[in-house]
Amino acid sequence: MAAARTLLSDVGAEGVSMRAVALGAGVTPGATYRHFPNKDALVRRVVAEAFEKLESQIGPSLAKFPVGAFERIGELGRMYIAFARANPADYRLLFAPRGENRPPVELEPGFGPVRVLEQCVRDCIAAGVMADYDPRLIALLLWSRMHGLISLFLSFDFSKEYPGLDLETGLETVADTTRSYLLDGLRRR
Amino acid sequence: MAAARTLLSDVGAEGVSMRAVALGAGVTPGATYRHFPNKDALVRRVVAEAFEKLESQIGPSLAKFPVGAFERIGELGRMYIAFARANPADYRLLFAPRGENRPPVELEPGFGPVRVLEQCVRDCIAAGVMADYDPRLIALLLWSRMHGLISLFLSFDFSKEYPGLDLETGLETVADTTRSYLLDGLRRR
DNA sequence: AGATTCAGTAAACGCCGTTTACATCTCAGT
DNA sequence: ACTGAGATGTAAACGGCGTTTACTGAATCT
Repeated sequence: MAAARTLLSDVGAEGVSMRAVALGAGVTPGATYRHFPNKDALVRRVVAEAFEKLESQIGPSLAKFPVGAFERIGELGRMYIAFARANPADYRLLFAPRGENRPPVELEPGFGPVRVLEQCVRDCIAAGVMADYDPRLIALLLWSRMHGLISLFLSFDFSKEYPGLDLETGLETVADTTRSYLLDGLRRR
Repeated sequence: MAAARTLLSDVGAEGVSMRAVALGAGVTPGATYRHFPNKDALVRRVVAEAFEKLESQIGPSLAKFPVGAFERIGELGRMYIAFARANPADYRLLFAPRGENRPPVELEPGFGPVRVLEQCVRDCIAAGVMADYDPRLIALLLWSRMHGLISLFLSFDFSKEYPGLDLETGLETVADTTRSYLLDGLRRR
């Protein structure tokens, strides 16, 4: 798993072959199959571990803001983006659609970050600062915006189309601004 | 290309191998390389053709609504979803991130549907029905929400987590409801 | 008519995920 | 202390993949 982790981080998903992993682990390819039934299982576990690390960081980071504050949602989004930026290969693999080369990881839709997001939304509604729409759908709206933005920025180069959005900070800038548009509209009035 | 189109539609991206395409075209694998420099180029062209078909349908469909009407944005979203549902393999390949097995198709971020979306947003702002935020960012916000929603629904099975959201109509339902949340918030007041 | 280009074939190369047959090495139960 | 079973490893192969190479015949151009 350490060898796979290294390969995934350093050369991306394409570089993770059972042979390369075995070589990195100082072992022949066949030996790998004593520990994982197949490549998918190995990759799933490696990716799942990375996301578990993200989940473990969410609680402490959110504690900086009071329950029911909009800032919690913003903070969650920033953490999500930072993770995707730091571990693009993991992020892509988690959301690699079913039926593709590498099927999705164990984590199901209600996985950690999203469950927390939904709770933040419920708190905001309970605190009376957010319009009381269906919190599950609000969470899905916020999640899809974040995921969509990340996915688009991982897929395309926006620097030509949107000058000023450089690759370094473009994603964060767009995410912050559009988040304020979105959350402003969801404010209770 | 016809053979590749059939394979992509019928068995998905995994089923599209140069050997299978050649077989479908009644030719040996090597012959394919007289027409396409490599597999990526072939897949790109096939996927690009599908999206060009979508683009050609947008104009007529939008003509049903007056310029500057919110309904245009909704209609655009519905067409986008319908396309993704009808051609999931194409949709996934277009947004397959750079560096993955199949790099992104020629269409760049400002590709057809998004350019139209941005124009609709400008029209809404000009008509005075939408808050006058940066239209490019509003378009990006709307696009990322649609793309994120589609991507999530292509990746995960939401029927367990969100009972009532069956696979048949769940995506459309969520898209419609969250769109009303979002556009309501963007309304000028 | 002859040269050149085009489109095709057959076979190979190196990579991949995975399986098989076989060798060890460890260690609990008698 | 011996033994046999399970865990772990190796070497080699299988079939599939994208792609390249050398060669062949037909079509086209001058």
